[in-house]
Amino acid sequence: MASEAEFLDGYDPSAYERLTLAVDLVLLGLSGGSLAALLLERQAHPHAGRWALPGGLVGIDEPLEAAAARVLRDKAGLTQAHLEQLYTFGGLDRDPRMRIVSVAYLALLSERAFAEALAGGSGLVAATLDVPWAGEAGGPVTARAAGGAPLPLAFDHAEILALAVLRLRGKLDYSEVGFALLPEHFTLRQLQDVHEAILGAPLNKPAFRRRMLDRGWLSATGLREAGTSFRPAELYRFQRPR
Amino acid sequence: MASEAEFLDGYDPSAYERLTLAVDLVLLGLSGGSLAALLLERQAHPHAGRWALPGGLVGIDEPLEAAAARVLRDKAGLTQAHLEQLYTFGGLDRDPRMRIVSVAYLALLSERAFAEALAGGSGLVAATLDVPWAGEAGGPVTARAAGGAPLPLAFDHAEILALAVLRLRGKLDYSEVGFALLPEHFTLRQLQDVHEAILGAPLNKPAFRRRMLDRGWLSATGLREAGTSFRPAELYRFQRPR
DNA sequence: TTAGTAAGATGCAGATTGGATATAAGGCGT
DNA sequence: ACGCCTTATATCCAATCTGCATCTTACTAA
Repeated sequence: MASEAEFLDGYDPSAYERLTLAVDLVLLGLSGGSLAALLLERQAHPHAGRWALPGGLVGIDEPLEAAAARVLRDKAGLTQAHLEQLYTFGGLDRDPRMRIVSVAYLALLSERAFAEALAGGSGLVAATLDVPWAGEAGGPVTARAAGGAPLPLAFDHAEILALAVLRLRGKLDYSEVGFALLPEHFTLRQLQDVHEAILGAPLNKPAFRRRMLDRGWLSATGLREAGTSFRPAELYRFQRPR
Repeated sequence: MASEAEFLDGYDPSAYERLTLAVDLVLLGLSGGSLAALLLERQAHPHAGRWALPGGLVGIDEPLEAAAARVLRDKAGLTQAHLEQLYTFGGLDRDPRMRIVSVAYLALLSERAFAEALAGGSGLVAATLDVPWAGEAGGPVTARAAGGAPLPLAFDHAEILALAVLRLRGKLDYSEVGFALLPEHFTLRQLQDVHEAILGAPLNKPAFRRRMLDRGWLSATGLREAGTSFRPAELYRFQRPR
C-alpha cells in the first residue's frame, strides 16, 4: 500500500486520509439494586428519539483519556469516576453521516456520583440494564426506563453496553472495579449487593465474606453502620494491596 | 465545546479536525520454548534502527479489523491467525511527526505461521520476550535477539508489548487463546508447554491435564504422536464447547 | 424484658488442587 | 526376545477451597 510506505518513510503526513475519532462513555452505577446506565435522548438526526451514550469528538491535540474525562465533565458534570478504556469500535457504518471510529470508555460511578449526574441538569436518564444471559455468556442487553419500557438505542450503542457488562462481570472478582460503585465506607453486605447486581445472581454470604476478607483489600474502620434497627454492620474501606 | 454541539446536531462533518489512525500488530508465537514477538527494524527516522511492531494506517473506508488483517497479510504474509483487539493508544507524543492514534491488535501465530512469517522475506525478526514479573503483576518487558542482546523498541511499542503479555496471561486459562499457538493436533504436553511459556512458570502436570480435560475443549483424535523413542502421547484437537 | 432482624461466626461435606507415586507403551541396545 | 530407558497416563492422598446450614451476637421497637 502506497500510503503505508510513505508513512514509514516519513513523507508529508498531511497527505493522508484522516478520520474522525470519538469517545463514548458507558456510565454505570446502581439504581434500585440493579445495574443502570446513564443515557441521553438524541434530539437530532440520525437516530433522533433514540437513546445514546454520552460522547464527543477527540480533539487533534487531546489525549484519549483527556477526551473521556472531558465528556465525563461536560456531559455528566462529574470529575470523579473510575474510567477505563473498554474497546474501540471501527465499523464503517456506525454513523450514517460519516466514518467515525469510537473509543468506548467504561465509567463506574458511586451512588453519589450517579445521583449527582442525574440531578445536574445534564439531561441524562438512568436506564436499568436487563441482562438476559448468565455469567459471561455474552449477548445483547436491554436498557429499560423506570417504567420498564425498553429504550431503543442509537448507533451501535447496544453492542457497546453489552460489552461493558461483559467486561465488568469478567473483572469483578479479581480486580477492584466493584469498589468503584461504592462510597468510601461500606459494609460487606453492600459490597455483596454490588457484586450480585453486576453478576445478576445471588451469592453465598459466608463464602463471599471469607473471600473478600482474605483478599486483603478491606480494612475495617472500627466504625459501625448507623440507623439500623438490628445489629449494625462494620464499615470497611477499600485499601489497595501494597 | 462547539464542535461537539455541531457533531450532535449533524452539521457539516467535514468541518472537524481529523486525525490519523493506525493499527499495530503484536505478532506472538513460540520460539525455542519461550514467548516471542515478530518485529521490524526501522529504516527511516524517527527511531531509525529501533525495532517496531508491524503496523499501517487505517483507510478512510476500511474497518479496523480489515486494516489489521491487511497488515497481517502485507507485513507478515499471513492469512491465518487469531486476531483480537488489544488496546487503543492515544497519547499526544507517540509519534514525533504527527498525532497518530493506534489501535493495537494481538495476533497469535501457530508454530507454522510463525515460521512462515519469518521465512517470507518480510524482514520480520523473532525477538524472545523477557518478562521480569510474575503472574499478572505487570511491568515492562524486554525483547531480545537470538544472541540475548536487548532490542531497543520504537515509539511506545514496549508498552504495547507489555500489555499484550498481560492480556495473554490473563485470558490464558479461561479462554481459548492457548490453542491459537498450537497446530491443529497437539499433545497435552505441548499444550502445557504453551501455558508455561506464556505464564513464565512451571505447572503441575496431573492438575493441568485434569483441568484441561474437564473443560470439555479437547477431543481425542485417536492418533498418536509419531517419532518418539518412548510412549507416544495422544493427539488432541481443540473443539469449541457447544 | 422480649421479640424481631440482620450481622457475623462456626462447622461440615463435597469439590478442587498440588504433589508424589505407580503403571503403560513405545523405541533401543543387547 | 528381553530388559532398559523415557515419557505418557492413571491413581492416591492430603491440604485447601466452596457451598450451605446453623448458631451466636448486637441492635431497635414494643
